[in-house]
Amino acid sequence: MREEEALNAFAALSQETRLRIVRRLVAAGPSGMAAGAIGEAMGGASSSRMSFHLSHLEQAGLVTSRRKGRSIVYSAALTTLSGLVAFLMRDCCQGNPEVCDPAIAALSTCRNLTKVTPHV
Amino acid sequence: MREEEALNAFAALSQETRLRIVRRLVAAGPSGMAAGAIGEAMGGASSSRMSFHLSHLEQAGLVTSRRKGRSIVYSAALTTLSGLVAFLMRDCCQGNPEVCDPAIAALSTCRNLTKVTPHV
DNA sequence: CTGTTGCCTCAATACTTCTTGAGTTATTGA
DNA sequence: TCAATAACTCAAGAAGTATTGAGGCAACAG
Repeated sequence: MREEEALNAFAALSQETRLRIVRRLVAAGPSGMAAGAIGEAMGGASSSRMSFHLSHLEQAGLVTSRRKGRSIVYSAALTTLSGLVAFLMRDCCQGNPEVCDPAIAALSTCRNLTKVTPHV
Repeated sequence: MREEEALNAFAALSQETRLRIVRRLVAAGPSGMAAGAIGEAMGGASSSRMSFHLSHLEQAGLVTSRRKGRSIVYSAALTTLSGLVAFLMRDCCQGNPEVCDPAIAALSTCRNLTKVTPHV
């Protein structure tokens, strides 16, 4: 990932509505959500406002879109999110491997959750 | 981590100079760098500009500062960075554990690097 | 105590970004 | 084909953010 891409991604995530959209889509998983459904989940935001933020997120590579009938369905781009993490953390272990551990632990909880309760 | 903290952190990282400062400090490790040295590393930014960005980063919890003689030394706050990652990725494994793997892999390379070449 | 170095603070200006509302395009069902 | 639904586009005003330059406070050496 280049610096410019990272800047766009962080700028996209620095806005309340957009951060909520991304987290909602991360939770929604690969099947994604239609623009209108996202707008409702954001407390009934206007369609132009949604379009503004969703296209901002798409340009930043944080979400992808596909048309499905009259709706346009958005999904989170996990690859970009992990690329962002890698971009930030690169070179963090120079001589001090243990400083990365909190970050690794943070992400691991995500996997452990499903490992601990796999059959719910 | 609360939403508001995450927003501040992302806003802080969405500015070119600040993103570079954080990455530079991540690479510098726990010993950190003096404000003046960071300014030079940024291509000779003015002191007021540095202060503006550094205090912005400190308020966002992304860096910490301590005085050392005449200088003020800044270090990256790895805990906040990893908290940010966790905040974004929380709930990403709902029924699809494999979607988190790219993110985990990204961070792991950081550790593997030192594992592969531990005695350099 | 005086001068110098290192950094922070403040005010003004220029710049960017968000929201709103009206209008447009695409898809579907009758 | 006509009407309805879903979402995008555009322009204007409001709000927030960055840079510059002048000035101030703290630490140290002489």
